Amino acid sequence: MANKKRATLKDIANVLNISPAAVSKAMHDDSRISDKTKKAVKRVAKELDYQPNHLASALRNGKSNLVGVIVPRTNSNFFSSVLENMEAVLNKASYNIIITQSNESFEKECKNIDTLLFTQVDGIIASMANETVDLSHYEKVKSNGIPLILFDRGENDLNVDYVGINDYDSSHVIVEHLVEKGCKRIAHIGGYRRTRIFNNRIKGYVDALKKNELPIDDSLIVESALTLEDGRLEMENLLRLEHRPDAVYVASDYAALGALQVLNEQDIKVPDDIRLVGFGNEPFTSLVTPSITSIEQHSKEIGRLAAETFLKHIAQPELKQTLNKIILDAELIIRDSSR
Amino acid sequence: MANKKRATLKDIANVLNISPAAVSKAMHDDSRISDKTKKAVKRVAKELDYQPNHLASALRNGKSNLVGVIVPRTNSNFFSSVLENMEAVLNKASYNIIITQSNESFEKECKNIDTLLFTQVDGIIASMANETVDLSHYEKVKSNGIPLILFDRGENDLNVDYVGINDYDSSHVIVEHLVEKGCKRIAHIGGYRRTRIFNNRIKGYVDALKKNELPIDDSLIVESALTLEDGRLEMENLLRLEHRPDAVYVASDYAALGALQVLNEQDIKVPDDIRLVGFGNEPFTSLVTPSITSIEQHSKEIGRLAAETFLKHIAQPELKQTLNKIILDAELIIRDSSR
DNA sequence: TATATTTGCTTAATCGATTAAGCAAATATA
DNA sequence: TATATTTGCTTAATCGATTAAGCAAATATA
Repeated sequence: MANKKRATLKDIANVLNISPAAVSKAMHDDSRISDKTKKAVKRVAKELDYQPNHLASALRNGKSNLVGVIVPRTNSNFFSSVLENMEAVLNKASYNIIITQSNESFEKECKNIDTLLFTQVDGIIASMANETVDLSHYEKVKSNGIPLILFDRGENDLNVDYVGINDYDSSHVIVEHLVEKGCKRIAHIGGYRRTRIFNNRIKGYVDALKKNELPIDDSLIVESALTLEDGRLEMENLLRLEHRPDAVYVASDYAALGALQVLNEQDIKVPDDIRLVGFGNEPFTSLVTPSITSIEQHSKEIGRLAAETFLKHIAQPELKQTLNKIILDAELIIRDSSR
Repeated sequence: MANKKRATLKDIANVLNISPAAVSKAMHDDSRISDKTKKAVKRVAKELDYQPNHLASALRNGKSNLVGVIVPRTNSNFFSSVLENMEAVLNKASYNIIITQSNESFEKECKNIDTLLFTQVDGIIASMANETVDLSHYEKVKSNGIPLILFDRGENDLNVDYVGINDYDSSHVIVEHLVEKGCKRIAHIGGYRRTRIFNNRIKGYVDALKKNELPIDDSLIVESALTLEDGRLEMENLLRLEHRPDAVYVASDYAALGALQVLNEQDIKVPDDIRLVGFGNEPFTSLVTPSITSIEQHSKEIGRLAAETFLKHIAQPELKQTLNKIILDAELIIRDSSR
C-alpha cells in the first residue's frame, strides 16, 4: 500500500508560493483574498486531491461536527428508522453521526458515553438501556457542557430535552379499544417500571381500567424485559391463571409476537378467545397470522425532532438544558389480532 | 450550562509545577519519570477529571483509533449481530467504531465513505449497498492507504480482504435438500446478479440443478432487490405461471417472508404444495407459521473475523492489500416450510 | 577521586488548520 | 499632491498532546 501522504494546506501553499494562511482563507472564500488567488488555490487543491484534516480543524475550532447517538439496539425497525431520519437532518446541517449500541446493558452504555466524549462529539442523542437506573454517566455529559437529548427512553430527573410519544395516553387508547370490543379482563405484559416509558404505560393502563370501571387485578400485570422470549413466558403464565384474561396488551411488539406464538401453539383463537395488542408497529406485526394491532410511534418524527433539538442548542448555546419534553400523539393501528 | 473547560495536560502541569511534557510521560508510565511524579500526576488528573483530548493526540499520532463501518441497513439481525461482535473485538484492541448506514443507496454509500475519511478513521469495514456497481469510492479508500475490509457483500475487483460465507455452496446445499424431498421444479427468487453474492447464489443454484439433472427454466429464475414486497410480487408472478414450481428458494429471509404471506393468503399448503427456503436465518424465520427453512450465515464469526483482519493490517502495515477471502461454510437450518 | 552512566526532568518542535494582528502596495479621497 | 482607506497578503500564535534532543543532578563504576 503506497501510503500516499495526504496533501495539506502547506503543500498547496508551496506550489503557489504563498502562505498556508492565505490558502486557508482562500478555501473559505475570505473577502480579503483576491479572486485570482482563490481560483489558483482551488485548482491546486483539486490537483493534489486535498482533503482537509478534520482532526486539525476540529482541534483548532473546538468542535468536531460529530453527534454521538446511543441506542439500545439497532436491529429494531423503530431505532433504525429514527436513526435514518435523524441522520438526514443532521447531515444537512453538516453534522455527521456516530452510532453506538448499548445492547440494553448499563455497563456498555457507560462505555459508549466515554467513547463519544473521547471522540469529542458536539452533542449526544440517546435512548436509554433497559438496565439503566443510575444516571451519573449522563450527568457527566451534561457537566461536559455539550447538549444531551433523550428520545423514547428518557428520564425526567436528568432535566434535559426529551422527544417521545405519549405513553400514558397510548395505554388509554389501547384499553378503550379493547373495552369497546367487549373485553373485561385485560392483562398487561409491561416493561420494568424503573424505565419511565414503561411506568407510564402501566399507569395509563391502570387509570384507563379505573375510568372504565374495570377491577384492577395484580395477577394480570407483569413486568419483564419485553424480549420475544419474555413474551412467551409471561403469556404461558397468564394462561395458567385460574381466571384467564380475555385480552392482552403487550408493551412491545417483540414480546407480543412471543405471546402470539404461544396462543397459536395452544390453539387459542386470536382475537375470538383472547385479543392481543402490541406496541411499536414493527413491520412484522402486519406479517404474522393474525396480524397484530399495535401503536405507531412516529419514529421518523422522533428522529427529526431529536436532531432539530440538538441543532437548536448549537444555534443558541446560551439556552439552558432543562426538562423540555416534545410529546407526540401515538396512533393505534388496528389489525386482526383485536378486530 | 456552565461550559466548564475540560482540564488539559497543561492544567495538571501547572498544579504540580512541572512541564506538560512530564505530565504526558507520567500518564503513559514512561520509565524516565519517577514513581513519585507519576502518582502525583495521576492524583491531580483524577481531581481535575482530566480526559485526554482525542483530537489532539490523534492529530499528533496520525491515527484516530476509530474504525468506520458501512452497512446497508442496521435493522436486520444479521448486520446488527455482525456489528456487535465486530465491536467487541475492536474495543478490546482499544479501537472504537463508527457505524454508518447506506440504506442500500450508492449515493449514500459514497457520502458515508467521505464522512469516514473526513473523520480520519484508521480503516473501513464495509458491506456494499445493493445499488453499488461503480467502485471508485472504494478505490479512494484504498489509495488513502488505510485498510479496507469487505464482508458479506464484496467484490473481487477491489482486491481487498473479504469475509463471507460460501454462497455458491449454500445454493447447492439448498437444492440438494429440496431434491431429496422430491422437488422437481425449483424456482429461485434471487438478488441482482451485479452483486457478487447474489450472482454466486444464482450460479450455485443453476449448477446444482444441472448436477441433479433437472432442467433449467428461465421463467423460474427472477432477480429483485429482495425486500419483503419484492418477495410478495415475485411469488405472485410465479403462481401465475402455467406450470407452477413445487419449491421456491428465496435469496433473503425478508423476501421469503413475503412469499410465504402470499402462499398463506392463497391457501397454498407449505410445504405440501410448495416447499420454501429462505436465506439468512433471521429470528423471525422460526416464528412465522410455518417456520421457514433458512441458511445460517454465522454473523458472529463474520464480525469477529472482519475485525481481526483489520487488526492484522494495523499490526503489519507492510501487508499489501490483496484479494484475501475468508469463506465460512454456511449451515442449512431445516424448518417446517420444507420438511 | 575522576569519569561514565542513569535518572528525571525541561525545552522546543511537531501534527494541520485557523485567525488576530500587522504590513506594504494599491487605490480612493480631500 | 498629501493623506486615508482598502486590498491582499504574511507573520506568529494557537488548539492539546507528544516526542526527540538535551541538560543538570544523582548515582555507579573504575
